[in-house]
Amino acid sequence: MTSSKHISSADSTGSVAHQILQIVAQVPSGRVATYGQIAELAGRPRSARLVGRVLAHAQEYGDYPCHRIVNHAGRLVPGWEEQAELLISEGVTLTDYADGPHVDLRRFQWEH
DNA sequence: TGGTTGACAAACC
DNA sequence: CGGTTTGCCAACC
Repeated sequence: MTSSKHISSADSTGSVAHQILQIVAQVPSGRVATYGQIAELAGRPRSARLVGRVLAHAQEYGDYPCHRIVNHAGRLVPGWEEQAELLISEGVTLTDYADGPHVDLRRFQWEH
């Protein structure tokens, strides 16, 4: 044990990514979470940007509900229109703004 | 080895 | 109330 830190699955860049994705996978349908929230639950409250990086490549790690992640303002991922449809199909209500659709975090933010 | 970049966030003005 | 600046941390060039 002094060095039981085997390489196994905690060596490559997937280490942090996998940890973050494990949290993402816990977000229930019909709810959304923010990047900062995921980062905090992953034990990295200051790594909100890393969550975004990981999610951008999430499909390379596996199948995760990355569409349930929005920013602190409830805005969806820029350039990903399908995300809105995915959320709506889960029962999440979106509000249209000039910048794009927003999620009402007061109602739909996931509470762990 | 060092500087730039990003699916962010909080502080600031 | 809204645009701008600073901080963060790992990946990328």
